[in-house]
Amino acid sequence: MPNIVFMGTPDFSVPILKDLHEAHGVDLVVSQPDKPVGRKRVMTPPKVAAAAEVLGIKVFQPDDIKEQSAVEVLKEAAPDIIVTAAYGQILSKELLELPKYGAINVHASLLPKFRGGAPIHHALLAGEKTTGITIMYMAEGLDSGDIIAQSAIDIKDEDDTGILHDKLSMLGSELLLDTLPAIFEERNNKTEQNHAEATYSPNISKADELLDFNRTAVEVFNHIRGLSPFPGAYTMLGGKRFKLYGAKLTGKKTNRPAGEILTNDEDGISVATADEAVLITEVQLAGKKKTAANDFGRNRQDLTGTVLG
RNA sequence: CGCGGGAUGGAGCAGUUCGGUAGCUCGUCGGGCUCAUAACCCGGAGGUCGUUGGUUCAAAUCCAACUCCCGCAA
Repeated sequence: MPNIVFMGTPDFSVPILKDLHEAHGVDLVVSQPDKPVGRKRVMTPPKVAAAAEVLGIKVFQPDDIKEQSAVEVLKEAAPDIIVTAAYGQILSKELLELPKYGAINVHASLLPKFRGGAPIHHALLAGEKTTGITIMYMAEGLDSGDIIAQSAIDIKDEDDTGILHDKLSMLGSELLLDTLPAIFEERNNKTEQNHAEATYSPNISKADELLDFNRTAVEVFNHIRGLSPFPGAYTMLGGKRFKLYGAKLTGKKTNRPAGEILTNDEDGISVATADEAVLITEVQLAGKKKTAANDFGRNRQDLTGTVLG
């Protein structure tokens, strides 16, 4: 039984940890330190650390994995392989070379596209039709190591980041379990990435969340679903932040000013973009709960004609 | 003590300034109209107004404390 160290932090990594532990047994979980969460700033462990507790696996949460004291802990654990999935820290070369089977990573895109921290969001924002999972060796560059295996998945119109996240998490878990035996027998593939085709997907910033209705309907649609359910694309309504969490394409041409609310009925709220109307289906006004757009519009008949932004 | 919004039938809201029979839209149930309908008309059920205490003849409304939800910030 190889000695396995797993490194991960958010939701995405949890199913992978669980399946890996069930199949091969995980000896040590490394996760980010606890962080204060929400208005009350309650110190909360990352999802992976919490899951590891439940599974009865030892958890290590160093502030900086590159520090000598942290490296010593990893050496002590003497892993035969390090498996990471959305861990959130860069491993030093010393760590990468520590396990005899190497250090591998489960990444939520088809590398070399969408290297970096937010591959799922960016695949949707870019209007991609397919994405997938890559299992690769970790190298010193960001998500630049040799590819061991890939599995693709179609992006459907009804997918948003939340749905795609869950699908990719499961797909990543499957692909990892399918690939590990070959790695342990040292007969796995190892293909260098085409670095010239690399694109990057940095974490979403505040500026990325602001909607621009002057773009096309498809772009607005991708923007909304690419940031749903987190962190949410927003515009302004009556001086308040107005988040849009769900949208559909209508295919209806419009020449009204971008951002104008065209209809407000049982189907939702439709808004003009540069070319076509987009139907908004789920919204949240600052200070209110997330609600279906038709409920939100029910007592606001004056919404029609209002311009968002 | 980081800033701010909110809690009222099943859903979404008004009413709170200035205390005096709890209201609107939707849904739901029953009836009517109709070839028919998510349309239209008539009627009904459904609410400890977040909790506790205070002021008052009288509190959704004023005062105090608390609980929960949410946006921002971190």
